[in-house]
Amino acid sequence: MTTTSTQSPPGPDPGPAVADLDTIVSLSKRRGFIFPSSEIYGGINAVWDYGPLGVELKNNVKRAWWRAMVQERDDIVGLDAGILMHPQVWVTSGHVGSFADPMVECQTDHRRFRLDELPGTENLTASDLADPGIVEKLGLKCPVDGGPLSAPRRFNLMFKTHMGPVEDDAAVIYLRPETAQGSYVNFKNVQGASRKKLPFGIAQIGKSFRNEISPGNFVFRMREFEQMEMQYFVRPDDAAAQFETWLPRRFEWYAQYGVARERLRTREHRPDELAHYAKKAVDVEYRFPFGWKELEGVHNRGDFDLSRHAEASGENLEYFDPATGEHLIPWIVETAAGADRAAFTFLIDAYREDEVRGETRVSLALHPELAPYKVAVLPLLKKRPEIVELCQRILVDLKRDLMAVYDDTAAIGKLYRRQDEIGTPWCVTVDVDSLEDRAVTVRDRDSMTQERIPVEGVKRAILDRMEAVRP
RNA sequence: GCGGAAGUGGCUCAGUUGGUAGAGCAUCACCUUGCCAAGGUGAGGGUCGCGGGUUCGAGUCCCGUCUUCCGCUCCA
Repeated sequence: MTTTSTQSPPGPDPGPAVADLDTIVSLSKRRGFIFPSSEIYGGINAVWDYGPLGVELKNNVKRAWWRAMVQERDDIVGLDAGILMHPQVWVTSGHVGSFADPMVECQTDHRRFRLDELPGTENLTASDLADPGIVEKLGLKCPVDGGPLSAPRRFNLMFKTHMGPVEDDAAVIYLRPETAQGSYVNFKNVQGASRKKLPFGIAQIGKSFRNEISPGNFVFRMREFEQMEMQYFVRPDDAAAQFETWLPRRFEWYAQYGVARERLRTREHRPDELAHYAKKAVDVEYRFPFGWKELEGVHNRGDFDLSRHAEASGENLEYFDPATGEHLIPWIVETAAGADRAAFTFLIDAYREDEVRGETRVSLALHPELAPYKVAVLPLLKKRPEIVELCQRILVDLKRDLMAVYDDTAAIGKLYRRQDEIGTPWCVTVDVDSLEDRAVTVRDRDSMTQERIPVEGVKRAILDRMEAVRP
């Protein structure tokens, strides 16, 4: 998720968001999807914790992504690189440089500028730019209103820490701001070990960290977040064509898991907003309550990464193409998604409100594969011990293969509504008749239909229904 | 980082001119009911974001601070 500006272009709004942000934040906390971090100490900005249901949802999202990327393909393999890497990686990648630009702020209108972009700083050296007195020496003023400027300050978006117990400058290392670099520096290892030929990909899911200046919008922009990135290594002459296959594939992935197409779109970056590494970049965007924002980026990175790492490390990162006998630096087509943004998107897009006899019924039409619980086992009558006993037997059997839950603390109607609100696609209800005919009622959340199924066939029936809707 | 607004039980909120907190929903228990948020009784849960000040006394006035939201800025 290499985020560039995702300011939406003007134009007709194809449709409003499904729900207010507040509604989703509230539901998330009430039902245990997502909590504010460290809440009892007043909270900490831009960090959120996934509760019992949230961790299931997010794990399901990651599992679905991994299955589509790695398990179901022959040409992509997985990797789990460390969050901590050699500091030189981030110098080579450009993160240390571009993340540490000295900034000055106007004292009157509070606009901020990169020091090295102000008029009159063209010929300054790096040490000049690091001089705290540089603004006074040159008499720099705000280019907008001519107001006085603050001393330069560094805004480094990378989290720093120290390797080893002694806090020594030489031991400063960074928490990775993206997972992609782990795939680049392991290119030779992975290619050699997996014996993959071009084109092939390396997929990674993992935490990244950025000291965002303006985090917010719930889990949309966090300082600690999880990425799902895939780096596809291709022949240079194949990059453009590969790009065109990955973009629709990634768009469809969200649609297949239930996100409404009218709230999805792609948007190509203008030349002036392309990141320094990118030859082409197209975002898959979702219509969030706060506007169209990036969900995933597909980037043609050219040979930038491998060339830079080869040069800086002195390692030969060329690929030998046995078909043509060429030695070449592969180009990279990257798909960079946010696991948190994806989970958030599936959650909010599944939100439904219906009027039922004057009451508002909330339900989450989550895709069964993403739903925290696949099935709830409910007794129609908890007074009969035989019924509860049968429920427990069914539950134990279901739990061997599915996330299942039992609840008996309310009347049946309310039990159904509770499951609707957390997106459980199926409910199994055991009633008095079940004791006689050894069958139970399986209720479908979306169609609101019911079917009588023999006890011993319940798990199979649920699994079949899941298989039937599998993308 | 700047400007504005806000911060009361899990959620949504009410708290009059300052006198040591209420409601609805939710949760739990029992009774009743028994297929789509029924009813009854009862219970738990907040010291009012945090710290300090003024006052005999502050959720309610003042200062500081943290957090959130909106705008700006910033943003690989």
